Amino acid sequence: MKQELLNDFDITGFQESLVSWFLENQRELPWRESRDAYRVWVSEIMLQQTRVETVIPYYQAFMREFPTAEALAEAEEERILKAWEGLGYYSRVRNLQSAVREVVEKYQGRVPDTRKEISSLKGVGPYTAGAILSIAYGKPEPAVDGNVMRVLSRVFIVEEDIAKPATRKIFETILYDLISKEDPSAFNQGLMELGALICTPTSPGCLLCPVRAYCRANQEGIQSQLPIKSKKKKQTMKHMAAVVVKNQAGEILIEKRPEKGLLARLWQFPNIEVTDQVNHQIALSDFLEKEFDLKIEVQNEVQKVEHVFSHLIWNITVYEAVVINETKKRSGRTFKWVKRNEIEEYAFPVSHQKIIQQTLFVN
DNA sequence: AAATCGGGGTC
DNA sequence: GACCCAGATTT
Repeated sequence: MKQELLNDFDITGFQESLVSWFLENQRELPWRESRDAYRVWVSEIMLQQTRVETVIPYYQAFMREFPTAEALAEAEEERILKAWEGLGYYSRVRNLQSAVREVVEKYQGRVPDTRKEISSLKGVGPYTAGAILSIAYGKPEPAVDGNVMRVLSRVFIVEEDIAKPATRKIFETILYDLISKEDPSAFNQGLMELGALICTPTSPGCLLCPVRAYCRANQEGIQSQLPIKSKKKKQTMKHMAAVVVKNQAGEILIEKRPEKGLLARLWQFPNIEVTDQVNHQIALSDFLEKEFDLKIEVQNEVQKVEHVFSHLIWNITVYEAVVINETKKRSGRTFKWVKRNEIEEYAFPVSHQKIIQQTLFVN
């Protein structure tokens, strides 16, 4: 059944204009040097909600360290988290390794080439499945990301809210008819490249657009009013107190974050949530004694860190402390004493990298 | 369907 | 500030 929005639409003309524009104008990017499915896969995971310019150095370093699916499958978790440090959405790399291990074991290292199989892999959703299938295997499968929704909402004047999950399916339905069957890879990448370079969120460059003649929003002069996207609610503030504890040997106490949730399994300095009422030094001292069996003397505040996440804001007050007495009881927490020059071996969230910089490497 | 999950660039 | 980014998973 043909999508109604495609009535009276020159599908072939659109395909040819878009594909030829892409082949002529595409950027040179490291993941475009090969169609190896593993390399395409890694790039697509890194590019989720992350800008091309940000990804490039991470991608190059990642491929040097983990050049094959087998290499990534055998890597230690500490190493993959360190390779991802600063990129954000850290479950991406843990899911990627888990999925790569499944590919090595179940598919003999060969990334599957059907939507059903590839979609069953951890971290591979509708977009990434379509991207790998089209780019690595040349299959005519839609790959709908933010760029594609913006471009197609303008070309076809789709006024559904692109913030709603259901809206993505509208574009997938269009694309099964619209996608080039001759070069699905160039077509999908062309849509995204167009969104990145020409059909930008604000002030799209319609005068330079290869598919301007096919764009209904441009014909109506309403391209800047599309797409429709509802606003997300703003972040909630969370006040924290963190402490950099040193022992007599000058080593520093770091703690591994929980297995699940925010910044899972990354390292951090011990910290607690605080309210305006509590004395930070006393609260930290009590916390270290209760959770780490450590008597400490908390000294003066040394730093304030404000860190903005998608859905919350951390306002961290940082203190220094020295160990008074270390007992030998067991603790429920995973922690470690590290030397100053060993700290770079561990993956920290950016919020705590700020603490490392300010507190440990000033002077 | 809404919330969670990072971080940085842009206007 | 608010928005956006080659989104997926959990609730």
